Amino acid sequence: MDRERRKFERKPAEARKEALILATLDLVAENGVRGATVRGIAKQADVTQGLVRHYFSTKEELISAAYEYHMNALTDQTAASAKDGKARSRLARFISATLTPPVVDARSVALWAAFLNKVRHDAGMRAIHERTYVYFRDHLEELIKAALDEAGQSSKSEKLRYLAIAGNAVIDGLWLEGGALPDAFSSGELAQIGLRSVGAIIEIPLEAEAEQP
Amino acid sequence: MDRERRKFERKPAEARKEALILATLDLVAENGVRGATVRGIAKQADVTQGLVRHYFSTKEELISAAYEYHMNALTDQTAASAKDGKARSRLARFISATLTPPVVDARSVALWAAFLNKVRHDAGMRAIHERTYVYFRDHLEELIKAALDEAGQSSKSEKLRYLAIAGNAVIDGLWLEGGALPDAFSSGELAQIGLRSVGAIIEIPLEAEAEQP
DNA sequence: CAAGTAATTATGCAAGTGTATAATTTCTGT
DNA sequence: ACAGAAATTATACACTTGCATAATTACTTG
Repeated sequence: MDRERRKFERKPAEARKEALILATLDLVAENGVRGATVRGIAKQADVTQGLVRHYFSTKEELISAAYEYHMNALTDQTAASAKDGKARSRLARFISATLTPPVVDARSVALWAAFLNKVRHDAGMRAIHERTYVYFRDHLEELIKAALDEAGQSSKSEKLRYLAIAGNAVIDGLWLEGGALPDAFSSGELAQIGLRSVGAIIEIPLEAEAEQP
Repeated sequence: MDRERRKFERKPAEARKEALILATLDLVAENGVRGATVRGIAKQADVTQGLVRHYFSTKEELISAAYEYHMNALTDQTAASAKDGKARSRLARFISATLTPPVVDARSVALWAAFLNKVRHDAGMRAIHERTYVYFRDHLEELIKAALDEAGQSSKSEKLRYLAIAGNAVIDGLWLEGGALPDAFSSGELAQIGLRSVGAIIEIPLEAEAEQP
């Protein structure tokens, strides 16, 4: 009666690759890069070990792909928030997006930490890092410059450099703490602190600006 | 003629333990916790594998000891800086010490990242973390409160909480960036940025206060 | 100076690792 | 419906891993 079921299903390459990448990110976040074994990844993606190798000819390659995927997801989540509107408002929304879930998230921080070593040693990984990091920081610097100009304040490059570094540091630090101690902050608190702090540093109040376009 | 040399030397237990811990930290910083193999640690400490096991009956135990050793070293390096003097000056020197080598250092950041996963999963490691993290943050909050009182500003607990979180975030963020991108900042620049930023946040200038007691 | 003891080395083992290759199974085009 | 090709599974191998235990060696103490 019971007809023999298919033993597996063939799926489009892109879907399989993405599934493998997501499985990899899960395991890397949980156990680190070395702890994310090929067998573990296969199991997480509900697939046999050989298939991993079929799509990524080496573990290194899979790890790089996963890192790039993750970093792209992160930047996508923030970049979209800072379109249109007054400069001050764009800046505020950018900060707010960066300090709110899903960007603030334990898994993200765990991934960041887990990949750090690889980034330091592997040229390909470092290239991905540079691209996204510089993108983030330049974006922030641009937004700060626009806000200063709009407010009629000076935005000399020397001063701007300091403001971008400092602003970036507050945001990074808050992002880190929010991810590492998820229960230590109430909803919205991180974003509020971020807005107040960056506002104090650049001498432009930002708190009221986060909502409206 | 050539008398047969001793094949090894017996050393006091404490010296051996410390040597093993230092070797462990080297390898963890370089390759992560899983990458720091017992054999590698033994080799780094110029010793055979069996000896590691003789002093630390499990790898877990050695890793914990190394983490505790490292965290203690970090707090020792900062705590000493904030003794005596006016509150504003103590705060400034504390920030300055935290944003200057040897606290700011690529190896430290690498270690922090490498241990993060372990800290999340192991109760013993988490206890060590809580102790040092809370110590640092409470210390900063205390210093900020003293500086506010000294300046005649209000230091209500709600406001103080915000200031401590924000100040801590700037410092963490700068520490992170200084360690991750050692060549991106000139000597003393990080400390200067940290002082200016925290000063802006708490509305008390700190830059001139870093030197004198 | 001899002997005992603790530090240190030497050797071994079972489980897990990445990678390579062969054997199946599913799906598509005709 | 039926090849043929590509996706997927299955199996194997050499190497590393943490841990265990036995064999040496250096130092202390009487």
